[in-house]
Amino acid sequence: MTTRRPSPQLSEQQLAVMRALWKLGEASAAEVREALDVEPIPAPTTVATALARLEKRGLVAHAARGRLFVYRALITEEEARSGMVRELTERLFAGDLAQHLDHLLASREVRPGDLERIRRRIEERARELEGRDER
Amino acid sequence: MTTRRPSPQLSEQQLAVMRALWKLGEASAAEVREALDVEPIPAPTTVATALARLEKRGLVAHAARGRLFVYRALITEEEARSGMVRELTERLFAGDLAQHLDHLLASREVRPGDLERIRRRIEERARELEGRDER
DNA sequence: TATGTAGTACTACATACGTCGTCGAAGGAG
DNA sequence: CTCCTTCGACGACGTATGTAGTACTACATA
Repeated sequence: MTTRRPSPQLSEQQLAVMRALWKLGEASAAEVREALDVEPIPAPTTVATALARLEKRGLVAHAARGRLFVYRALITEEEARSGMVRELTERLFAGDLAQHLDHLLASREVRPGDLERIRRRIEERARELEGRDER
Repeated sequence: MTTRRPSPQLSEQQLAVMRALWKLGEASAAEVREALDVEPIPAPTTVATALARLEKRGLVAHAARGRLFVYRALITEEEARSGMVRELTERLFAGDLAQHLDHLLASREVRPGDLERIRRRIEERARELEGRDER
C-alpha cells in the first residue's frame, strides 16, 4: 500500500544525518554528530537544528530518554532511495524507467563487468515477473 | 578534460525553463514563458527572474537583440541529465553505477517490456565496449 | 546550597529559490 | 512632442536549508 509519505528530497547534509540514524538505529543528537561522515564536523547545535527540521518534515521522530532526545528515522534507507530515484526518473525521463536505464547504460562509466552483473539481474527479474505480474 | 561545469542541480521550475530554451534554441523571456509547460503559467517577471538566476549560475546566457534579451542555454539537455544522474549516483550509491542500475531493476515499476528493451541495449553496449579499438 | 555542565529551544544570518510588484527608460502611436 | 506600452532592473516576501550563538533548565557535584 502506498502510505502517504513525506517528500523524499534530501540534501547531502540531510542524507548524512539520516545515514547516521540508519546506522545507529536510535541516537541522540550528539551521537548522530559523532557518526556523521562529513567534514568539517558541524557544531552540535547545527546537528540539532537539522534533526529538528527533519522531524518537522516527518522524516524522523524523537522520544525523550530522561532529558535526552533520542531520534530515530521514520523512513528506511531503501524508501528514501526509492523516492529520490523515482523523483529523478519523473523529472528527467517523464517517469519512464526504461529511459532512465538507457541513460545509465549509455553513460561513459559503464564497465564490462557492470554489464555482466546487470545481465544476471535482468534474468532474475524476468523470472520474478513471469509468474506474478499479470493483470 | 572535464571542463569546470556549473553544478547541474536543477529544480523542476528551472528544468522547465531550460526545456523551453532547449526546444526553442534562442528565445526572449516572453517566448520562454509561452513555451513553458507548467501550470499555472507564471507572471512574466517570474520567468525573467528565473532566467537571470540561471544566468548567474552560468547555465544560460543572453544577448541583446535591439532592447530585447535573447537567451540561450549554455549546457545541452544531455549534459544536464548526465550531471543530475551522476549526482544522484554519487549521493545515493556512492558513485557505483551498477548499484544504481540494480536499484532501478529492483523497482516495482519494471515491466517485462522494459527488460526486453534493456537486454537489447546491453548487447549493443557490450559490442561497443568490446570493439573499441576497431571502429 | 551554589555552580558548572549538558542538552534543548530560540534566534539569527546567509544563500537559493518561487513569485511578483513597481520603477524607469525606450520606442511606437498620435 | 506627448502619452502609452513594453521590457529589463530592483526590491520584496515567504520557505527551505546550512550554520551557529545564546538562553534556559535540570542534573551532578563540591
